Order: sequence, then structure tokens, then C-alpha cells
Amino acid sequence: MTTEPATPQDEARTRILDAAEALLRRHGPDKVAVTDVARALKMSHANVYRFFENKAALFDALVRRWLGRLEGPLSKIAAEDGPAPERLKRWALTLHRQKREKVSGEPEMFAAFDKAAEHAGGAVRAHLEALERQLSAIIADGRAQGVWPAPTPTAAMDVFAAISSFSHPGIVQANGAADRSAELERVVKLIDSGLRAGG
Amino acid sequence: MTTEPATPQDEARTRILDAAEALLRRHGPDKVAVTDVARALKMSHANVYRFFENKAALFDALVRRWLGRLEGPLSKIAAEDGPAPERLKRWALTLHRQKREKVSGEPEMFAAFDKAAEHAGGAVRAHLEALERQLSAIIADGRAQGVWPAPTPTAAMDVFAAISSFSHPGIVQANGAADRSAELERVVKLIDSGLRAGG
DNA sequence: TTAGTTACAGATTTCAAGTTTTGTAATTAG
DNA sequence: CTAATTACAAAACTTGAAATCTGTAACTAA
Repeated sequence: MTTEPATPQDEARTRILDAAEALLRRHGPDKVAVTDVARALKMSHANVYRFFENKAALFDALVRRWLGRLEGPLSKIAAEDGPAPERLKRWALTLHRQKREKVSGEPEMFAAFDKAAEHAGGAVRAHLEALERQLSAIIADGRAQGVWPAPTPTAAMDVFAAISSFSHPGIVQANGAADRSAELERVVKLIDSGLRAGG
Repeated sequence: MTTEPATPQDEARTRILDAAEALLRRHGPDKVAVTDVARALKMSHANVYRFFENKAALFDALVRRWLGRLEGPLSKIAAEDGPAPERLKRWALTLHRQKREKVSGEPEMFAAFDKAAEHAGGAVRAHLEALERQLSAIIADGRAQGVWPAPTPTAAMDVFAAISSFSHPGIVQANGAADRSAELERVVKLIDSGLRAGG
């Protein structure tokens, strides 16, 4: 989890991403050009292309970094060793809260994230895979602890599908980032019952 | 379930909706003006406004009619009197299939539907309420049949939330209308287990 | 070899104009 | 009183020229 840039390449990439993120937050998305980023760093835009293949790759990297920060608290919960059912509930609620906060608190970054998602950007795929890995870990712990006797091989995927309407950007946004924690808690309870009963 | 227009008012409304739907299917959405609809019917556009408050109301009514047709097979399943768990599964799978078919088979209508949803159109709200009523009926049957002993008052809402990622337009579309029946079947099984265990 | 540059063609975006469309009002016909 | 019309202002959309942006190539500096 080192955020430190290692090679000079990485350092330059980080500086470019920092500048791009600052611009993105000031002016919204769609209004940040590669030339703007270059200008902010007092370099020619052609030089930016030495560090990122193209504009999409630059913003994909930006979204990847942003989503990585969002994943932090979640991976912590996944790595704990308390009772799995409580962790599953807390993990789901935290994910819901994170997404809501991003939608209402960082709308520019969120819009960029949405856009990257549309363009089949790797960042979003990587994010979803990371989340599913965390969920798999919690479920594996639940089996080890004996609370969930026989989760199927697809259990993590299935649970993720069942709670995804509480974290999917489009749906969260369509609901005006409303707090649906109470409903999510009930859905998790239902799933937990199902897992205890053995799928 | 009479589709027959009753009053002359309704007849005019139906003729207008028919014309609007035909135009919508030929040319996509965004390209159908109230003036076009009026021209197709050889009336002035001002006359159309005698039957629909405004353009949004016209398209909302169109979407409402379209969604009503989509709800048909589902309400039939909800009204059957076989075993509730099997009906829940079939209902969920049918909803998923319906949405996928609409996305890939009637993209213009679907786009109009999506647009209506964004504009907080009543049609979509009515659709969601109708679906939830059907789900409530199936769950009430399950309790009556003794398979699901103690569903909570919010059970239908919770189940709907858990399977909504398989029917939500945005998500279905983002997945390229892919068939996720197998996954949905697993999610329903999980929910069914949860309901049997008493939620 | 890596960081950086200038110069350029093609794609995309902007912006002001003209045009269409929306929604209303006043009016006519039965 | 309902079905329909014409006429109109304001909002939304189209269009095409000008400006900007993207991505590449050929080059310089350390």
C-alpha cells in the first residue's frame, strides 16, 4: 500500500495526476483538456503523452487512484478477524456510505468515474474485482468460523449482485444519494439468513 | 384490462399515442416533436395540447402504456396459485428476460423509457409500484402456504432491492443486455433460503 | 536514453446565427 | 361545450465557421 512514487517515471506520472485531479475538481469533467494539465505543470502537452498513452488512459489512472482510496476502509474490514456476519454487514454499509458521500461530496470526481465506466475503462473493472475479492475473503472467514456452513463457489458474486443496487453509481445517483442504510441492513440480514441455511 | 378506448377523449388520446409510438420507432427518441405527431395525424400541434398537458406528459403516457404491456406476463405469474417459491423464481427470471428483450429488441422505446425515468416521470414510479405489488402478492401467498413463515412487512421491498440489478435499465444496458439468468437464479435461491429461515 | 521541445494534421468543441419547437392565447366551427 | 384552428413569444435545437484539442513526428538538451 505504498503511495510513494518509486521511479522517476512514477514521480512524473504522479505529478501529472495531481495536476489533473486539481483541475478536475475546480472545473468539472469534460472541461479538463490534456493541454490544460500540461499548462498547469508548465510543460508542453506532448510531454504528457510520454507518460500516458492518451487522454483516456490518464483519466483511467486518475479514477483508479481515487477508487483505491475509496477501497481503503473496506479492505480493512475485510482483513479483520471478527465474526464474519457482522463484518459483512459493516462492509456493505460502509460501501453504501462511501458511494453516497462521493456522489454528493465529490460530484466532479464521480462524474469522471461514471464516464470512465462507460468507456469500458479498466479502472472500474479493477475496482469491482477488488470489491469481490474482499467479499470472498469475508465469506471464506464465515465458513472457517462455522457460521455459514456451505457457501457455494459463487457466493461472493451472488451476494455482491444482491447488494449492488446500493452501490451502483447510476442507481445511487438516481436516488439523489439518499441514505438507504436501513433497507440495506434488511437485505443483508436476509442474505445472512440464506447463507446460514446453506445457500 | 380493457385496452379499448371508452370516451371520445380517450379515443383521441389513443390515436395520438399510436402516432407518437410509430414515429418513435421509425426515427429514434429526441427526434420526435409534438409538431411531427400532429402532422402525422393532419391536425395542428395546438390540438395535441388539448389532450396532453405537455410533451413530457405525452411521452410519459406512451411509456406507461408500453410498460403496462411488459407487466402483463408478470402479473399473470403473480396471480397464479402454484407454490410461491417457484413463482418467485419464474417471476424474477421473466422480469430479467423482459428487460433484456426490450433493451436489445426495442432500443428506441427503451431510450424513451430511460429518458422518462430521468425526468422523474410518473410512469416509471407507477411501474415500480406495480412490480412491488406483484411481489407482495407472491410473498403473501408464500406465507399462506407456510413455506415462508414470517416475512417482515418490508420483505417484498427487500427482495425487490436484492434482484433489482437484474432489471434496472441502466445496469442491464451497461451489461450489453447480457443473459444473467444463471446468476439471478442463484440469488433468488439465496433469498428463498433466507425467507424460509424467517428473514 | 530520457525529458523535453516545436510543428502539424485531423478530430472535437465552441459560439453566434438562424430555424424549429414548445406551449399559450385568442378565435372559429359545430 | 368540445374539437379544432391560426398566430405568436420564448425556449430549445441546428448549423457551419472559427477555435481548440488530441495525438504524432521530427527534433533538441542533458
